[in-house]
Amino acid sequence: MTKTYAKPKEMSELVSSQSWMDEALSSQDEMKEEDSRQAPYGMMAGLNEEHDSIEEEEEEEDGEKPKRRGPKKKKMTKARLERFRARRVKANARERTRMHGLNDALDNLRRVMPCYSKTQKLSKIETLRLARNYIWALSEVLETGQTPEGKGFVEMLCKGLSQPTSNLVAGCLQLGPQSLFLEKHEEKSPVCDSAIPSHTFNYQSPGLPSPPYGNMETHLLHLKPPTFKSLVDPSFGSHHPDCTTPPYEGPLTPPLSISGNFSLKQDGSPDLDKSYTFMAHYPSVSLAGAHGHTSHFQSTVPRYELPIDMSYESYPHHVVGPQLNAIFNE
DNA sequence: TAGGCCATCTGGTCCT
DNA sequence: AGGACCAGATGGCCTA
Repeated sequence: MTKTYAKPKEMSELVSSQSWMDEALSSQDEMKEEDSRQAPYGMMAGLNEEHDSIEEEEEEEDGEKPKRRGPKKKKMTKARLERFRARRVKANARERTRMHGLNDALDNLRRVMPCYSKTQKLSKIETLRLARNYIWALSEVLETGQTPEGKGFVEMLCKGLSQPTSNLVAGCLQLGPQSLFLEKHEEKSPVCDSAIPSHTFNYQSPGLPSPPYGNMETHLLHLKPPTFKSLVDPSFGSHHPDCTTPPYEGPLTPPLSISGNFSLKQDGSPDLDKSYTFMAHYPSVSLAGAHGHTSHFQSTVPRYELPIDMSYESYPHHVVGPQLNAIFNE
């Protein structure tokens, strides 16, 4: 964010010199329609008490009062007021549309998260946090080729998430609550310690102040499973997000959704030993191009079988990210 | 009832 | 000039 804003003083001066604005605001009592119902934060109230632009106009004619310096206030005619209101109404509509677009994008993001639920929607902030963790976790899996162990992977996903969201993630990934709970980290942040209710299972996301996030490397140091040792090992070099990974400017990586498709034992119960079989939702076009019609992921990461869900439709970009492209094209 | 989350309005700033 | 983006304010809804 490189935007620079005017200093407060400059802003106030700017506001005070903007005669049309307080005129418009001072004429607020004329606004009887829907948009006038909201006159937020004191500014308006303060402005419309004293100044009446029409009075200012009149003061020029009776010579008794000292002449004011600065720009002359223009009379707030009905036409100007209408223009002002029309502009405001238009801007409001644009802003609504913009926010709806933002929310739609957020909804799309929710759908490709490991735990998507129409009934229990992740909040905006939790969606973004989970997305960040998800990208991070998947990147590490791809780059290291290591097997994500069940708990460890969930821990990565849950870093910095609220307790309810962590529970949701753990639940969606069908990780046994007890196993997760009992083998939790010895290293706990004070923040998280204080957040554990005792009456129910709660997956506690380990040691991440939230917000803001701390350094990813320090988070990785909290990871116990040997699977992720490599992630903090400098010899593994440049692949952790906060360090030296060059910014990715290529096409979007398609959503890779772990959707709770665990291997099942013969009795139908989930086999947690073979958990985290990845269910990839790849657009068929890119896959056909890259790998014929096979839907199995066989490459530098042979451990993971990625059955392709051809029914996935919502992702518009028939592209794969560079890492997956490299794998597919081998 | 307090707190979290959200939608909306609004004015300021930047950009085209 | 007008649109996009941003952040503050506000009020409504929901839940613990």
